[in-house]
Amino acid sequence: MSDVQYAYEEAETRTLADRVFEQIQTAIVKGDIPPGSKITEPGLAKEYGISRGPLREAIRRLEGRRLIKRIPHVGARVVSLSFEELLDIYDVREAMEGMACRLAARKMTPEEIESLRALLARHEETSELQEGVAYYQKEGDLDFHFRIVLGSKNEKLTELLCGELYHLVRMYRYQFSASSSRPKRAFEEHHRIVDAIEQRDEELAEMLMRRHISASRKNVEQRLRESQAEQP
Amino acid sequence: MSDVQYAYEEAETRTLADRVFEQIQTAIVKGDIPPGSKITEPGLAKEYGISRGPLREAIRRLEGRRLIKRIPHVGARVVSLSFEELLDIYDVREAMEGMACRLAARKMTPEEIESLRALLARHEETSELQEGVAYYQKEGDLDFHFRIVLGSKNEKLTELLCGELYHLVRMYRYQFSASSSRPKRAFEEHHRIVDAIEQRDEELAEMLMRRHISASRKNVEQRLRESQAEQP
DNA sequence: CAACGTTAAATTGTCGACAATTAAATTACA
DNA sequence: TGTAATTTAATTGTCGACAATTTAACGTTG
Repeated sequence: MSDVQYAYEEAETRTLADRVFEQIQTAIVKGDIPPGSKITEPGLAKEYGISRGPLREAIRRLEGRRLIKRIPHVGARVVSLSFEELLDIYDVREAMEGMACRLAARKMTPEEIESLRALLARHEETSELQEGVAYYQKEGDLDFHFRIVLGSKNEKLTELLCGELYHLVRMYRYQFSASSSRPKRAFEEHHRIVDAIEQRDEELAEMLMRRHISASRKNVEQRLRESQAEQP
Repeated sequence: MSDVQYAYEEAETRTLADRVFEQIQTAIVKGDIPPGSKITEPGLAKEYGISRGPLREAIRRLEGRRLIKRIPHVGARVVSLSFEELLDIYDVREAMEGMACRLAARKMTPEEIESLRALLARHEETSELQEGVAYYQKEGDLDFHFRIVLGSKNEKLTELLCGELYHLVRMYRYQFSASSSRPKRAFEEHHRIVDAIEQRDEELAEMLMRRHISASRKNVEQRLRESQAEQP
């Protein structure tokens, strides 16, 4: 039996609850189920063509991941981040990704670093072709951060960032399509970060990443304050 | 109706799944259900006197919190951290608690700082009375860290640390009762951290906390290597 | 006696039904 | 006409039963 078939079977063997878990998670992240909206069990069960049993298990798993908040006997809602919570996430990211970058400078292989460089080059290309729009940034920027986190070779760090925080980040990027609005500077910062990693300068790598995220935080803070001033 | 009654009713209104979720979580943290052990649904359902439905929901929630790992059609097991993963957690803590301490220096109220001082004083007392044993340290040390995290006033940071990482830390402290083995120095470090917070010196506060956790990491790393050398 | 294949038992996954609670709608009343 | 109370409907919580899969126990065979 080939690996392909085995992979296929493994995919088919997954539980209904597991599949629905991912489907709902994706729907939440993409905004198909917007923040704050109610999760009605009969509705979703019908939509996904399953019974309420597995659906409830999926919901409980999402609750554990903090993508959903549940009130007993009332129901579940998709989390809706406040202004402050959104900014809070940036402080957490600054801390964790700073550490990730430090560890990446220590542990990334030359091949991984090279591949990271290639990623930046591709982004630059795309940006020159369709400047301004910067759809790539939505996922592209996260791709960059994603790889550095993986480069840290720290499983817990990866779990928390990729399996929990990034979902929230992506969710709110989709929602009010907040591309960073400072693409050129962000690019330069990305390059300098890779430089530091390549030189194995842990101290500098962490510091640059922290600055990068801190600047990004200031950026969204300002934009949020503006949009809040418009309609209070 | 009094507040008390309302609180009581609210407690009673909680779902079976919610209560069992907490019970199992506590059992795991305290080591009653040791790491790596299997979670058998019929067994636990009988033990807690409920049916498999709510139990499965509790398990899925624990899975979301990463306290349990599940394999489809095979079953669930309590997570068992490897040597590396245990050390990984310290790097994550260094990053996040460092940030928490920085924020605490910015946001803690004078009353909270005073209360933190009082906590340290109580610990010192207890330590003088029954030195060496240091049971207090298990929870006492975490109490200290706990309060600083809360003092950061950052909800996400608090969720991740208190709702996810600390469970794992406590779990493994219980398991091989790893009291820090450097109680005196740890105390001094705690005091200096509070000093920095009181002086609103964010920079210093973060740095001291990072050093404190980094030293603690080195400590357990050494102890782990020793115990690993004994029985390989 | 060890290794393999087959059968039996136990465990997990899924469903539908019923009870309990909350939200909505209708009616009664000021 | 607007508000309060009661009834109705809808949703959530819980259970037991059955199907699917895995684990074990058993006997067979080289």
